[in-house]
Amino acid sequence: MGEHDRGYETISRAALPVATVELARYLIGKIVVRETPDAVLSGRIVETEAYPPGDAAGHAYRGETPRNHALFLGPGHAYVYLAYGVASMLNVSSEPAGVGAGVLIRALEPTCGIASMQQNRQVETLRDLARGPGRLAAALAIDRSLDGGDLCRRGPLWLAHDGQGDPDIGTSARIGLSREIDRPLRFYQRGSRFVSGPKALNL
DNA sequence: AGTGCGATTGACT
DNA sequence: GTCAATCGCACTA
Repeated sequence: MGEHDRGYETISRAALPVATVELARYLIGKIVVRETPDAVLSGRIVETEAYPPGDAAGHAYRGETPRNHALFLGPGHAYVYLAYGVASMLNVSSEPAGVGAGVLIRALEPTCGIASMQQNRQVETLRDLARGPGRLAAALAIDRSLDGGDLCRRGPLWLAHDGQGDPDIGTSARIGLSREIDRPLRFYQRGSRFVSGPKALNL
C-alpha cells in the first residue's frame, strides 16, 4: 500500500455487523475508497440510513428483482441504483445472503483525491462535494457499473478502517421518504459540517 | 406496451 | 420555500 491511499486497510467481511441497523452505525467514521485508472478518491462516512428487512421503504420490500439483486448478496456488497433518473445512490448490503436489506451512504467528508472530486462534481466547495447521496456518488464517479461489487476487497470500490477513534453518533428519522417516515434509522456524525439535510438534523 | 413514480438535486420566486 | 428535470424499473392490462 502506498501513500496515495493513506495506508487504509480493508474491512474484513467477518468484522462487518450482519444486522442492518448495527451496520449503519458501524459504518459512520469508516472510509469509502474509490480507485479509477486516473485517481484514488476517498472520504470518511458521516451519514448513513438503514433499510432493514421488512421495511416498506426499502427496495427489497417486494422481493428480489434484477434491479435490487445486490441487496440479497451477503454483507459488504455494493448496491448502486439510479434515483429520479438523475442521481446514483451507493448502498452497502446487509443481512445474510438471501435476505434483502442494506445501508444507504448519504454523505462523506472528503479525505483523498479532492481535486478529482471537484472535477467530477463541477463544484469547488469542499463541504458540498459529497454532502448528499447523489453528490457523493457523482464525486466518486460511482454508477451502476459498480453494482454488486465486493466492498471487502481492494478494487474499484472498497471500504476501509481509519485510524481515528469512535465518532459521536446521532440518530434521526430518514430523509426523503413517503413511507415509514418516522423510524429513527438515520445515523450521522454529530457536529460534522459534511452531513446533509436540515442543520437541525446534525445536532 | 403503456404508465406512474421515486432513498435527489439545482435553479429559481 | 417551491418546482421541474429525467429514466430505469416495477406494475397493470
